[in-house]
Amino acid sequence: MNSITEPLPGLLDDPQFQISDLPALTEFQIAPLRNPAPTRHGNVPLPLEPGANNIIQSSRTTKQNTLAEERSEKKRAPKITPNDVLLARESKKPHLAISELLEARDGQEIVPTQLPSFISLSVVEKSPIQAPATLEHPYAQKRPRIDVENESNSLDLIRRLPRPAPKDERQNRPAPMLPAMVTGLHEPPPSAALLPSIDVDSRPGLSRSNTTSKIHVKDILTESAQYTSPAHANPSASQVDQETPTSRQLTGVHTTSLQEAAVPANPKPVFALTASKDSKPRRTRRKWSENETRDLLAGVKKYGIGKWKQILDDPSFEFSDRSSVDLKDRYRVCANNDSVPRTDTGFVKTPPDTETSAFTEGSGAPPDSSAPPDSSAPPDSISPDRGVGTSSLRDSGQSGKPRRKRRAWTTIEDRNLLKGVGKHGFQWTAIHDDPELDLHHRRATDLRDRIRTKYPEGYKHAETAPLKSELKRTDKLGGQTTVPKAAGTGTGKVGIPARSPESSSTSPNHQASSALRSNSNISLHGIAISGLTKRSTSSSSMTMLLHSADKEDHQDREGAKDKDKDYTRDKSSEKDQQQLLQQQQQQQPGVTLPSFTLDVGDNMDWEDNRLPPLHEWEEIGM
DNA sequence: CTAGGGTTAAGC
DNA sequence: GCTTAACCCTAG
Repeated sequence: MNSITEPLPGLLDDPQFQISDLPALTEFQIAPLRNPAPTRHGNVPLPLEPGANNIIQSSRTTKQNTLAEERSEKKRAPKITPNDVLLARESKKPHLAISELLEARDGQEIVPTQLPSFISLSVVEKSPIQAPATLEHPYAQKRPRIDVENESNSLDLIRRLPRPAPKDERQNRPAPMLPAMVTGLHEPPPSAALLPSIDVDSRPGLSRSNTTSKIHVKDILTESAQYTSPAHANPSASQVDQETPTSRQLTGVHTTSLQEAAVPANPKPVFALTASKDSKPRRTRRKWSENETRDLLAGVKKYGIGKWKQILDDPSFEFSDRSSVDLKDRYRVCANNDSVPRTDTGFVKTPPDTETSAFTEGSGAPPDSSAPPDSSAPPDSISPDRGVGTSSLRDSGQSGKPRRKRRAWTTIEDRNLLKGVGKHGFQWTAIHDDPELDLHHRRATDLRDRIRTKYPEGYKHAETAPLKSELKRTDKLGGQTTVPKAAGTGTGKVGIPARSPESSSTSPNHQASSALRSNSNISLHGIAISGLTKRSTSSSSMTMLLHSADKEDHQDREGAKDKDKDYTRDKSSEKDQQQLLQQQQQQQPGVTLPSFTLDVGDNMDWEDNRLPPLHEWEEIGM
């Protein structure tokens, strides 16, 4: 090593020591990254590297060197003799630095002297990797001191490429935030040790818990619960797997799991897990009990067809370790057995808020009621053997859905409905969903029908909203209004009042308030209707509706009791009204319409409170 | 999670 | 052997 340690200034500058036949740079082989890159032959620092000059100077010479010597040393390697160069030339291993060749020859560790030019010093200096202590060589101390105490480290940082962290360190560090192509493909992924073993029979504790449910179930069954992988990224899956098989095993419940559908890869009950590995054994057939079927039907009634999971999870129903698929299949059998409404493509969807199941004869409760199913009125005679009790299933009779029970509209409902119209316009769903209005028990179409029934004029005009230009025009024609005839209170007379000027406002609420202010003596069930044109605005219709609502409130204060007498069963009478109105509108298009009277019987039978079919409305031109 | 088609064991 | 309920599988 003496020959190496002895500097020979200017030696490499001599042309006789230049290696002329080294391969071109294109054939240059990059040394393995785990080892320091070879030093460049020229040892020329990067011109843009700040301080590179100083490094070169300080790293190769002693303090006794003169300035001239320093100038001549700038391009020299200080520790390589001509013999070394020749030896390197003969070795024809251009990817190795001369010092490395020497090391290979002598079997001694060499001291790297300089970084290759493609290494950025700034990068190296920032690297936290510590160089080994072997770099604390007296010849490597020339760099200006950065940190006195950590001088060796400072020097080391310059001379070493960042190395991959030690193996232990790699295992402990968190998973990289960047993909492998960014963090470095030369390294195995930090979680490589956690990857499941190829050998399925090997100890499963090292496999990822959430790799597949199948493996994981096996893992759970064979591994103690103390294994907690940091890669437990799927708590739900692990929870399912940990809870269902083991707990059932402990309790001895022979079951198909409730999460069977969620873990379809291993839906077997515990007893089946240890069965043959090739073909999964089928679960033992267990007939549906009568209670189970009853609960299923009740669940369908409560939640609707297709809500198998909800039915299954409902604590008020008891199923003997059935899965949601089982429920579905059972219901399919029931439906096939009988007259559960079907379409050509399958079952009719009966959402819980719309329709009840066909084969659960009504208990009187509204189908969309949140009350628990009426278990006191289960479908009778459900046979656990040959399917369900077909009689109950046939109770629905026709293929259609059973009609809902008629329920009369109350004053509060009407008021809330009108309030909803004023708030949301004719957005029946919005009104229906408005919690303040408390109309959930009605369907959106019910709301529409109610308005259409009680306020046919307002509804009609609402359905035919005019153009804005038309509204402007009618506003300009403004004065032609007539005061509605006073109609008898409580007799269902409908007045067609003058169109209120406020109806051109864009705010329904504002219109409502204005209308409420301006007209106070309209009959109870009268409808303030814009009569300038047949086509009116929705907002004006809302004004009418709200107007009448205000009147109803007034009536309520006066103690009027019958609020639902405005409905007429007499379709012919109603038709006459509509025809009369239509004639009036046709006779006086664009002008105020006279009021008309709608006879409403007080002895309304709500049990026959059927709306007129839509075609009847169409017949009268609405 | 569900729908829908397929499969199979049980009952006749 | 046929029918069918219960179960399985898979696409969406």
